[in-house]
Amino acid sequence: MHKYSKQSRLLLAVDCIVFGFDGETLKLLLIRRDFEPEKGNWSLMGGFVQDKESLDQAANRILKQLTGLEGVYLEQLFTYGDPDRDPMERTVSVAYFALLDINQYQNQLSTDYHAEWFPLKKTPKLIFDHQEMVEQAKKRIRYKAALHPILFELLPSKFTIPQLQTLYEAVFNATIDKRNFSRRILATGLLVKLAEKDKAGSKRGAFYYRLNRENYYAAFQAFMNFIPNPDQLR
Amino acid sequence: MHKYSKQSRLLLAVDCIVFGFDGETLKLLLIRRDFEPEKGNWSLMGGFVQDKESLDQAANRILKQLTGLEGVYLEQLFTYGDPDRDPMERTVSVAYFALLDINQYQNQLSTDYHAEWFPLKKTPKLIFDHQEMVEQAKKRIRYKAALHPILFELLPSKFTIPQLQTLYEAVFNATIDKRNFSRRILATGLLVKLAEKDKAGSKRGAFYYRLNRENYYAAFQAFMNFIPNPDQLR
DNA sequence: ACAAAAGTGTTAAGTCTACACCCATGA
DNA sequence: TCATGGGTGTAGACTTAACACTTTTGT
Repeated sequence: MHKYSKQSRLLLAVDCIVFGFDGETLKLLLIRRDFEPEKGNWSLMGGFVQDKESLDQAANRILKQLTGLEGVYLEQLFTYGDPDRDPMERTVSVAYFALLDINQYQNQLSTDYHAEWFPLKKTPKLIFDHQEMVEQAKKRIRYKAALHPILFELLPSKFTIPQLQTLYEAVFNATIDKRNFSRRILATGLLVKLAEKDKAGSKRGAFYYRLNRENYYAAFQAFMNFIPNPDQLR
Repeated sequence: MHKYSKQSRLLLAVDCIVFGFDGETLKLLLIRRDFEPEKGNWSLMGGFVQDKESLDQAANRILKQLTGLEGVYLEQLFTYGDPDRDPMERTVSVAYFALLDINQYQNQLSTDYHAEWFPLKKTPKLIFDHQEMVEQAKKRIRYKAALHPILFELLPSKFTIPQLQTLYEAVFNATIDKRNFSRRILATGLLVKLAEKDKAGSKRGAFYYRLNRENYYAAFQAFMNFIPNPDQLR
């Protein structure tokens, strides 16, 4: 089995940073760790990479095992390898982040699992270097969202422009002029207006839109420049 | 030693993708692998992560061991974990990329090591998934260079604006109008004009500039928008 | 004197920002 | 009828892109 005979082997983990949006607030999904060390403390969804699985497969499996979530947007973030990051035994961790619409997945999540959503601004203390992972994921998402339409992964398939704006404002922690926002977002050609209105947010109601999937995949690869003041992006 | 008793451990490698610029051409540093499998074939600078070193430390150590290079810009890129990527034994690899000025480091590199520079457009076939790593590194550098002044890492401490432009054109595989380029680059406030001229490139000679280090570190964190046609950046 | 690269300015088009009012509806 | 959030247009400032000629100097 060990062909590179003199090399030492180590544990490889995957940790998933799961972001969700419920139409109002950006949230982070956490679980209480169920083994030592740090048993019972708040943690990202983590687990060890198995013999014959790729990192992407491991991330998807771990997410499914711990939360029931399947088919969500998942992207590799960064690999953390400080020798002391896990005090029990050296473990290198490949971090992934996930983006999803909380409402769509609330059934999948529900009862069987003990994961909990926390508003991003009110997260508890996390184990090991998980807080650092979260910070880096936030930075990466901002970075990417400034250039790619990645934030649609956080929305339901039907959404309103005010919802979309709320999301952008939450991610960038900024306020955006709604006239400029809607003009720019419509100019991308990514949105298709539906006949139906969302009456939940206001009396008048706001038109629903859906993504134009064709334009979306093309736009995903391209750059965009959504955010007025790039300084906020780091 | 093995506290998480039931988990399997695996080999963790670091591979370094080293980019260099000689004033004219963007190049990639490669070595012939000196152990099986694929012994003798062209490879990135790779090695295994040791017991008590961080990933960054491993990347720096490996780069030094294989090329003598020290103190160069090095950044984590991505982690490759396909179970079959190394046919000998499962090995997950954390890829790093390095940027350096070829001329400055040519002594360090020179005789003792057998690394060779290849023009980026004429690289030989590489082992395993190293070609994929190179492609991803190129993409990442373009991405980052569109927003941050990262390309200065490839230049000597004194450089001319035509050299800088050649570099940007090489990285983005684009041609840029020199009047617009110099206006924009000077507008950043990152360059300090020197009295001396570089007479190598032309009879008239081009003024040398150096980086304004203070502004540089600030600008490094901020976004920029250098490249006229963002579509080329992917 | 000429070839080769450096250096420099202007204009027109396009984009961005700031800003304020009317609309539709449920209570 | 009024309070609430949804929806829309414009003008001025700024930024960008396109473009051509002069300078220097080694041969």
